[in-house]
Amino acid sequence: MRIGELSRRTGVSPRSLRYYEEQGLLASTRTAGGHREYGPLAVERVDRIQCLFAAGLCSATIHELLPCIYAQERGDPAPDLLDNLREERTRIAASVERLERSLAALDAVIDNAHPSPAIAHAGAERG
DNA sequence: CTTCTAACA
DNA sequence: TGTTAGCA
Repeated sequence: MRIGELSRRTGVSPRSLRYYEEQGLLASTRTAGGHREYGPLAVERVDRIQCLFAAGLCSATIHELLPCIYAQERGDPAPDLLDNLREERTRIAASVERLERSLAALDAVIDNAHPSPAIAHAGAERG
């Protein structure tokens, strides 16, 4: 598929997809006309990249990590990278705990709220 | 119309 | 990252 389709299927802008390639995160072949061509696996790969970016990892770390995730690209984490990943893990774990606190706060409000009109209506129709 | 590269009111 | 320019 070309960049437009990959963009639609991942929700990532073509601009960002080209940026990922520039950072060595996403590979592509070229058509005779010089347009980027991606295989079907590119979709999940981009999702993974997005996920890691969202977790706060920088492109450089992601660049080294991806080959280890997709073993086909050959790679076991270098000692240096491993230390880096442990630090990131600690940071992400702390971030998750904070998110869970927010989740709990929202759940408390949601669970105590009155039934919504839509649900009440459905209940009325049901009987 | 879509993509490409390079560069910035 | 968006966006724009000028091509292919």
